[in-house]
Amino acid sequence: MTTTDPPPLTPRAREIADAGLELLEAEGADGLSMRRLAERLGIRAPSIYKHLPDKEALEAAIISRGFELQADAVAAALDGADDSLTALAQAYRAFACEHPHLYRLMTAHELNRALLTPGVEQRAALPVHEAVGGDPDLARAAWAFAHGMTILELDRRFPPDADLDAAWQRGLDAFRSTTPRRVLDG
Amino acid sequence: MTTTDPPPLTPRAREIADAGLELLEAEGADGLSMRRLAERLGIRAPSIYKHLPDKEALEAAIISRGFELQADAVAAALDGADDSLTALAQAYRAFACEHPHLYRLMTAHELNRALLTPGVEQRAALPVHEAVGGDPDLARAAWAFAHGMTILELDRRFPPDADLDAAWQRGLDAFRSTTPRRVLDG
DNA sequence: TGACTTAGCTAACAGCGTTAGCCAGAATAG
DNA sequence: CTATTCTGGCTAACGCTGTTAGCTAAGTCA
Repeated sequence: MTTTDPPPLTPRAREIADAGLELLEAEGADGLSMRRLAERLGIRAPSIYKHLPDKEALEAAIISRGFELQADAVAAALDGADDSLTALAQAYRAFACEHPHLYRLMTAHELNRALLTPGVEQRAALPVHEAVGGDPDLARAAWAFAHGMTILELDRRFPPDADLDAAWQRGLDAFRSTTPRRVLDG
Repeated sequence: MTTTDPPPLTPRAREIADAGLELLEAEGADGLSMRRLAERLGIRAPSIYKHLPDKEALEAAIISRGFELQADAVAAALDGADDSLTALAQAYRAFACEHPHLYRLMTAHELNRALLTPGVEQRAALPVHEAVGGDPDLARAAWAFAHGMTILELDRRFPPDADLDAAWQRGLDAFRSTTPRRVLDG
């Protein structure tokens, strides 16, 4: 990693980011404005800039927190599960459905990784790699499937009568029936 | 369909939407503002509202055009292809890479279907259903995989060194090795 | 005590989508 | 041919956005 890590958040910056996460979850991305966040904190919008350089940094702080929450939720679901792929998928989907605005903020844009808490994205991605047996190409394909199912559900892009449980099942079966490449090679 | 179709665009509204598509492709979603679009047309922003009710309708017109372009591109790629699933995937990905801002506008939000040109979304989705043998659950899973791969690539969410061709291949292989449910049932 | 830092403030700027209201010219009705 | 209506521009303005500049009261520390 050649880029330098972002400076860790001050306690006050953490408070602001936590309030921003609350505001985001309560009102969605449109509700997350600097003025509305300031109002929630009992201060005025320009004062936020004493603690965070701009809105992108605020969002990065919220996103970093989101990755932590996601990794925790997935780890808890995986703990003692017999079918790790199914447990992982259910936990991934459940997290997104419980935090739709946060999930969208985490995934639906380009992401300046230099602003993220170091390592937090990798930790959230690790279980997918493990669940498919270590093949990175297969892991990326499975992640793409899971993200696609999730974001299309959140954005209501499937027909209203679509059986999403069945679609998840069909997709997971497909990935299960594929042998990881390292097994073929070794 | 209980909702009424949107009124078809007047010729002038079509011109404005076409200019909007050009502006979007040239400058991205942030560049697509009513004022900048008006400037490109040699008029002032409020005049646009004589032809389109609001920005959402403008975007819906652009999105409808996008679905037509996508359906045409996919149909052309599928014409005479021996491996339809691979051809479909390549065409889907190529369209998105050639029109990244348009693809994002088409997919990355909730979508008020009542504003779309009727049937245009269904036509774009049809080839996926055919390519997987008619199983709607499997088609949705395959679409989710394709969209996930595509949007994560556009948003640079994969590691820079990731072999996306290989990931696509692994995913397509997975879906190919799964038998459509109607075959199991029938 | 004096200097410096912290963390708030107001005022303001440019940009956004959008609305109200005005007006010139074209089309249409009597 | 005239009178009316419709079309499609316009300017001005409103409330919202992120952000900057500059001021100030309070706290910290040599």
